[in-house]
Amino acid sequence: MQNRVVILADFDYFFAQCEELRNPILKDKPIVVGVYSGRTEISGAVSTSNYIARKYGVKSGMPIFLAIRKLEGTEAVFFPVDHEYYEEISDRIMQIFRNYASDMEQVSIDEAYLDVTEQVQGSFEKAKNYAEEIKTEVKKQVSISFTIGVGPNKLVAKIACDSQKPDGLTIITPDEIGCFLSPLPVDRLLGVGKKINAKMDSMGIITIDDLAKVDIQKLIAIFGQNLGLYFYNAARGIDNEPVRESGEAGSIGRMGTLKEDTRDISVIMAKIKEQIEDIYNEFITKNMSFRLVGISAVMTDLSGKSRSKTLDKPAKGKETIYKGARELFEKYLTETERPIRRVGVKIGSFVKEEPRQKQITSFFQSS
DNA sequence: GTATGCTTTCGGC
DNA sequence: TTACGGCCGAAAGCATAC
Repeated sequence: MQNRVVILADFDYFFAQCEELRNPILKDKPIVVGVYSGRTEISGAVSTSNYIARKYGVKSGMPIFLAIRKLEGTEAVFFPVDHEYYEEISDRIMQIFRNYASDMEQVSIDEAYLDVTEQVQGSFEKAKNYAEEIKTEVKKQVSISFTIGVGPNKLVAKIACDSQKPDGLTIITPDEIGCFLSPLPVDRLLGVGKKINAKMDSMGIITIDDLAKVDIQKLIAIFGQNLGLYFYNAARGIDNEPVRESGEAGSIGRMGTLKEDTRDISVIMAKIKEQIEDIYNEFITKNMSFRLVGISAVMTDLSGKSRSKTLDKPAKGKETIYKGARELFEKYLTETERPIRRVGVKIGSFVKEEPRQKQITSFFQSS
């Protein structure tokens, strides 16, 4: 079997690049795109910024007031996120990608895997030109730049992509995997979070090379069959996950900031009700049922909590969401005395089956 | 013990 | 002087099943 050739394309500073596209005259100024909560004129957080703004220390997730402070004295421009517009641009690019790949897997609004094995006949030499061709075509049609990582699988393509941004193109051939991965810290691997990183650290495993030196039996003994085997392979750049269009989202949720901090259940539920309307409108198009209702709350000090419950049987009604959310909030309020700043609600664990009409008992009765 | 499912938290974008 | 989003899936922590 020949090599696979997998591309990961990641759009550069996407939201801010979209704003540049809409308003090219701003291209040489710092641009910040943020989510405004509506509490005060400038209350909110930075979603992303262009590289000029980043030079001044602006980072994703930082409070907007801090970004303003860092950009004082510049001609910085601030925008609220316009998700609809970014999605429209993203969709156009994704459509182009589909023409260039046998299989395409959209990971997020600004990221996609492409399996181009057939198109380049398994050749990484050809993949370089091919990747450049895709970049050129997207630039021509949509005027958006992005970074590409190429590897024999998704795992390697992803890490390759991360290694050089923006407008980068990094190709890792099967021969190069060892040298490429060896010196990198283990937490660059999907599946190595803070806890597992700490555990590995205590075992003297710092780099991917360190991980590759641990024998498979030991990995399985420590991390279990699944995870142990996964780490054994990942450290060697082995990953057989196919590139495939991922299905529908696993959950639908909405979150929002309250006008003022509160512990008043009726104020909270008023907000939740609006969010449920929104969730429900999206959910209704799926013709599915949900088995999970969840809430989340962010306290005055910005610490977050969430609660959820799995329903006895799948449901599809708005009322079920409302009742479930109310129950969870009432219970939650008895567990904390702090005021709440933001609230959210979500549904998930979607199932295709209709909610069952018959009880088990009636099945027995009828037979 | 390991696998699995449910729940909460984490973290990337 | 103050001022901090909203999504999602992955990771992690349990409880229970096997």
